[in-house]
Amino acid sequence: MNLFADFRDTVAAAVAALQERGELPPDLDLERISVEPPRDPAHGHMATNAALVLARAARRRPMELAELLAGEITGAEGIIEVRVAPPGFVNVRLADELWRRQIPVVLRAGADYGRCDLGRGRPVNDEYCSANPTGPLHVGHGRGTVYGDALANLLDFAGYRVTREYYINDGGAQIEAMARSVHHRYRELLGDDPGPMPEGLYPLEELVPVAKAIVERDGDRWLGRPEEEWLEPFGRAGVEAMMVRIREDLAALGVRHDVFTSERELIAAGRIEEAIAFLEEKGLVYTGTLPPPKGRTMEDWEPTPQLLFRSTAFGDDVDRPLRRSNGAWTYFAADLAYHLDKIRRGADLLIDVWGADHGGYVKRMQAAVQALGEGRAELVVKLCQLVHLYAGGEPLKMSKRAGRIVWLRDVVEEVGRDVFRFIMLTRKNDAPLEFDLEKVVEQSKDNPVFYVQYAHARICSVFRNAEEAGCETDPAALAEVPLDGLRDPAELDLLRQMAGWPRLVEGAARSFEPHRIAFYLHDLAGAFHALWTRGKEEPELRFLLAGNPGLTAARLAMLAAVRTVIANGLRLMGVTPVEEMH
RNA sequence: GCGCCCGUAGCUCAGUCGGAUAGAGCGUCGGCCUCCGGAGCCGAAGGUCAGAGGUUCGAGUCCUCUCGGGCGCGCCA
Repeated sequence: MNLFADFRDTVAAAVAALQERGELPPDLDLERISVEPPRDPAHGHMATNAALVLARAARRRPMELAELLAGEITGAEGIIEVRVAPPGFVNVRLADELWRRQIPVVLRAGADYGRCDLGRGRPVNDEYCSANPTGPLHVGHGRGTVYGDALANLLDFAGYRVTREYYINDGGAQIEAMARSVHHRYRELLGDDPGPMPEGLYPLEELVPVAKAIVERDGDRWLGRPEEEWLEPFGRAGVEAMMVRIREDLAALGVRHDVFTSERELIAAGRIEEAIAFLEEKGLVYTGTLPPPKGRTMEDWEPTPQLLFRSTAFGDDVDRPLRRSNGAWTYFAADLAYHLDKIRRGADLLIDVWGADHGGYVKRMQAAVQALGEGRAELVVKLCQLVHLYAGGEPLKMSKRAGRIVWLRDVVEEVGRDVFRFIMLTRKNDAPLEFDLEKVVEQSKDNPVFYVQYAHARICSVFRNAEEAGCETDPAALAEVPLDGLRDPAELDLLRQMAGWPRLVEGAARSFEPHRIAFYLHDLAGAFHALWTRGKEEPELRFLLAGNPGLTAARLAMLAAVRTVIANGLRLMGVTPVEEMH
């Protein structure tokens, strides 16, 4: 199924054979053996460092060992040349036939080509987006959302059991601020002039309809009433309305979470007390006084005894407060309950996708998961760096205070879901990303998504023509077609790139880096475009050859396979493999 | 002051659990449309991989330090 995995098996078999003959000691660590395509094609199709890695343990010179391995590998099926290169690489050239044979493999697997069992069904909880329900998603939220969603697709494809999760932060002070903001709007609507929106509240227009709905339902009964009466219902109305809006924003991006967990409900169900009791039993909770924060002058600093979690026992810098001085639980305390909840629901790999500004929170949360999961659960935090917005090359500063917020949905509607998602995945998550609204709207060739989609559309176009010419176009039938005619270097290069897809999936999943798909597809599309253009200069390289139905069928099989891989990659990214460009 | 992230071509960035002569797009310069879709292709120029040590057969990749940039640093989330 996977040529790279096959070659790894060949190497492993060679090592085993040498062990059998006493040329190599038993009990070798084979982990570090890698199998990869060499950067320089002159070195062949596959290379292994096995001799270099094993030399020390085997107490032999790498080149000598490489020769031995080469001897074992020589003659293995499909390998037409084995060479040893200093300082001890074994390079291998594969028969063209082996690459061609990937075509029916792809065609039979179809949408499953590249699927693997890296995850072995391991349950993973992927939490992403989780924006505060105090307003719609803005464009900055889009990055982590797309990243988390594509990662979920990728991990699912790699054999994990993925739960896509959204944590609703509906329990804290920011909800009270929103409640007051809604009440402010409520007073405005009823003509009870409250003046300008006070500092610290949310001047969002999106809260006006929330207030309006309350007026329609309850009239003026909350007017002049004390805050403790309306604070909760107003906050709840705000959260509900904003979550409706956020779900719309997510839908516009093509994102669907499996589980929405409410912080408020966790608190109401006493889950914080449960989590803390759990930690208390392990002696990880105590009352103490923290030292003042360093490097920042705090005028109102007073040493206060607080309930603390002993996160330093797990590598954190200081222990972390669980209760505020007013007795309320901290956000961290709720997060303990939440992560314990995720663990109890069965996940042993937790992924949190956060903005880069939460970097300071990573250590304590990992400490918490270690403690709560008793070492069985692992937390991976992926921080997404900022999106730098530009408009025609000019930096665009978002400012909540000035109301200059670029809403995610507006951008998605303007540039399209596909463009937005693809661009968000053209950087690794921990590097900042530049996003130019105008360039992206221009849909110019600066936009790699079109390059890839164009390749897919071109293949579809060939198939439309083939259909008209009466050629066989059914993938199942094309999987049976003789492929010997595919022998041009450009064709074989395309097939080699295509055959790298399963390996790419594994690597991307292993490192939680869906952006690798974007770069892979760009390269694959490039190999295809190059071949296409060759056909313009050399008519015998065209895909549809009126006088040669056999070769035409072989080429259609190749194209169908490439199309399948492009479509599979785009699907993981959540981008549509379009059949036509407009 | 401390912690985390980043520093690769003029610009924006890739670089496979360390692998051989470091790649792509954009920009610049020069070519390719009677013909399956030119939103494409081919070529050229462009690099002390921030700097210095270290580990290794081998370092852009791992470790230490320095410099530069970003984010964060009780009772906000």
